[in-house]
Amino acid sequence: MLSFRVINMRMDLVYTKLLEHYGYQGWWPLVSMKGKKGFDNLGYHPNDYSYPKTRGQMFEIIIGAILTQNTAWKNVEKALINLYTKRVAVPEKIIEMDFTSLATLIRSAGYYNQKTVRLKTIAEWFNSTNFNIPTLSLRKKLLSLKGVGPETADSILLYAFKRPVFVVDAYTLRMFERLGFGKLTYDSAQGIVHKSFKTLSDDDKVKVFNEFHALIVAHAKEHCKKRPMCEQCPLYNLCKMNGKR
DNA sequence: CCCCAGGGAATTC
DNA sequence: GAATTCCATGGG
Repeated sequence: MLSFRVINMRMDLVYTKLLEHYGYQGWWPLVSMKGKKGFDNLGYHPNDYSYPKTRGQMFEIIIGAILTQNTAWKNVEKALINLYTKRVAVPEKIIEMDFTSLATLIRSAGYYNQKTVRLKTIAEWFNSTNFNIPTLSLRKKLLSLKGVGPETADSILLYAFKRPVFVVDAYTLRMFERLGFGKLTYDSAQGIVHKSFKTLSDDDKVKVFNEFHALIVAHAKEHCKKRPMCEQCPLYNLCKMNGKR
């Protein structure tokens, strides 16, 4: 007998449930907005998708995306604050600064030798590229940079350039697999989400993908951890695990 | 496809 | 206080 599983997950329902439970996440947090009125002191801006507003904020998101590779955001924040304190959070300074000084400033973000190279590479790219090209072309250019893989490229596309691209990460794969999708790859997981929201306008996709990714991170930290905490899980009724294990 | 190095800091033992 | 955990990317 043929055994198969059909999953017809309402991805919009997953999104809605997460949003109801965790609320607006306010990504991408901008350290440079610290203390500005109307925002809390971490630079979050819940349910306001109008950022980045300046080229400087755009660049902050890009270097943040590099620095947060394989690293908790808290450690990245320290590195970003160091860069702002020393007034070098701009592409020109990143490019001309000597290797060791830059590496020292970003030490808290880990992998500082690799990330120093990557920051210099992307700063050069940022200052010599016309971003006004189709999303897929821009994505290819980003992926061609050494140290920029799919997650970093898509984070930059979505959060810095406001392109309608969903960001997949390890949390996304873990959560989707538990929900009942089979083994997933980066591209298959992204495809599922893109397909699920294909009727939205590009502007709405940017908002939903922004929030959805941030909500998945929140959910993976609170409930869908490596060792899952299924009690009180907002997705309990949708999930294939359904509390087991 | 798998495995490992890269690094610091939070979490858990 | 020491061991374990977290995790993107690239290269073998």
